[in-house]
Amino acid sequence: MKPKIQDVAKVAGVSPTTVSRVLNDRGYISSKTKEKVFAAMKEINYIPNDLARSLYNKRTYLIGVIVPSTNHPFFGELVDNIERICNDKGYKVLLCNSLQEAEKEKKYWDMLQRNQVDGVIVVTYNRGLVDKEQQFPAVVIDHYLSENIHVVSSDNFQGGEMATKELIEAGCENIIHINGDVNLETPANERQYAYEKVMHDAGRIPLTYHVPNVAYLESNIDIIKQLFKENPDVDGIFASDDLLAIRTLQYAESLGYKIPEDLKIIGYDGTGLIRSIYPDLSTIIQPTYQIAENAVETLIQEIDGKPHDLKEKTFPVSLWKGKTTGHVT
Amino acid sequence: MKPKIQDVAKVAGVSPTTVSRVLNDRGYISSKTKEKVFAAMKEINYIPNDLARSLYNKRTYLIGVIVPSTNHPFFGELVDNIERICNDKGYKVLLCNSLQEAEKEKKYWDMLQRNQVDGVIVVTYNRGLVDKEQQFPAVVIDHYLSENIHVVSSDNFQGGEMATKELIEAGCENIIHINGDVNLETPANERQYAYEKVMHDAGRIPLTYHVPNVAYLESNIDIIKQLFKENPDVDGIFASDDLLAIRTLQYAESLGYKIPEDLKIIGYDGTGLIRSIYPDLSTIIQPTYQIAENAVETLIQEIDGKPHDLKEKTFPVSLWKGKTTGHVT
DNA sequence: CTGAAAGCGCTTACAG
DNA sequence: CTGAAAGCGCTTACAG
Repeated sequence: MKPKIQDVAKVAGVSPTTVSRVLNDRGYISSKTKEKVFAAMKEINYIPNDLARSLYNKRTYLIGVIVPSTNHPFFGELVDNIERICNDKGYKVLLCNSLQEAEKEKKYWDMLQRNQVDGVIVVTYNRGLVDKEQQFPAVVIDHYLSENIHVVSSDNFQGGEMATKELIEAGCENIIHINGDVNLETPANERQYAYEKVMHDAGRIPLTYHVPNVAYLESNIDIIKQLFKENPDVDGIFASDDLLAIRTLQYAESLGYKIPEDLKIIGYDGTGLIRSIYPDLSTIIQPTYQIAENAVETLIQEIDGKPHDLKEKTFPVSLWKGKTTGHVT
Repeated sequence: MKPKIQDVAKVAGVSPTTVSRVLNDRGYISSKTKEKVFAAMKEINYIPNDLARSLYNKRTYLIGVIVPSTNHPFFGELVDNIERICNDKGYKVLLCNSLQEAEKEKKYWDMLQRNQVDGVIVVTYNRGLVDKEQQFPAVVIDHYLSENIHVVSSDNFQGGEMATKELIEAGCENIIHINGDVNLETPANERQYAYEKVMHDAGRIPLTYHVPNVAYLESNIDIIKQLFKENPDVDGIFASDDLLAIRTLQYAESLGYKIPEDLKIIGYDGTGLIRSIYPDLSTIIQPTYQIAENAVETLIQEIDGKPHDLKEKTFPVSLWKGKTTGHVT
């Protein structure tokens, strides 16, 4: 059996109350007693049971993180940052890969409630997850979920503008946008609106192709093929995800397009991973660290019952100028 | 206040015991009672507290996963698989990104113990993590930790052999190996041994360069530069990580080497992500799904106290033939 | 088929 | 400065 606080008490010759006090550094305890208790804990190799603590304190220091998948550069980087920041602040992360499936998300949500997590960070684009009565502190990244929930994101409209302008300035005449599933309320929709606005302002006609699932590249290749078939004269593409941009670039090259001479391409996300292995790809960089930091900090404030004025926080994005839009690196 | 089992009992007009029985589907209960209880649970929106349950049952269905970082294609893919498989089997994942720091790993290990996780899956290359007396079920991926701990990995020796032979068969004369930190006991060491054996068998002299940290590309560029400076006639490189391979390839190209004409390169890991955005890169594919599956299943067997004969499980790797070793795709 | 009681391991008023 | 008692929310023998 694992030793418990009673065992420590017995060995140290004090009461469980005292051991608990030493453990929590609470109230006045003579230094001799403290030493005795510490010695006893060491002797029998005592490890506190956080389950019992949490049950009493109604506080688990557990944060649920729901993301589509860690196996994607953007979410991988985001989760990495979230976990690191949580850990620094004494919180633990319960990881939930929802695969973008609404049903799975609901199951995870229930599970997190049963496990008494202190709060949840959600990165998902399905509707109707958080409309339940029984609620707890939650923060959402990149997506408006419900009135009472703080949402943090980077400036997707600004990103869409930047990307489109970058292509225009690079001299592109026929700029096409590739976006994800139009039915999901992803932040990429904002990027599309920005693209359309910039195009209109420049007196051009916007054209967007939608791929079924940004994350699963294989299912997208058909749309990419269709795009080139229907628009052989395309000379600028703004893809709302770096992986999609890379896939498009490769297909274009296989058709004989020279990048950036015949066709310029810009992606989105600009994770450290992609920038380091694909430095040539122009892209819009999302500040994942800042997003993660704000999400965690706001959530903790909410957990602590501290008021945080902001219901929404948006961070600026930045442009990574690569060869694929004609820059020399 | 959140409703508890007592509240349900009151509303349903039964005892807490009965509610608990209904909840756990245990013992005989009349169907009318069941219905009353379910109705009451729904009415007051009851959600069971798994903390209390776990405290009593001494079983949390929580699995700790310690990895260097989710922000790396190989670990990202691995964690993704582990989480998915755990979830399918009713387990939850407590994520720990250790950043390869021994001290952080120890802290995480303690935290996991305090949180009463049922078991741990460790992917780390530091020594001396699990020598503590107070132990619980654990499985290690890719690294021998201690006598009693099951280790699952893919065949790193086979991978090293395959990679080296691939370069030899492609006609390379001067084959150099790039590996990670020689002080960490990573599985990559096996790959190096295999490389050395194949080289010796072919009557050649092996030469290995070590980069400080495979995961952080920036810190590696100096070593790569040195390699090319000291061996301008290199015509084959086996890098023990795809990111490293890609970085090396890019640097070589910047020096004017044509790939694969002047220089052939093969990487390692072969994650779905890298294969889809860098299909040209020859690499050794590790079966991350199988590794994850075996790790989770073995761990659960251990948790359940079922005997599992194997102390070690090794899965075969496979070769991805890309343009960087001269294949036409 | 159902309930009262004790206990999982910890903590915190309340006394002293 | 220290201890006995009650309670966090649940479950399981033990009776009936």
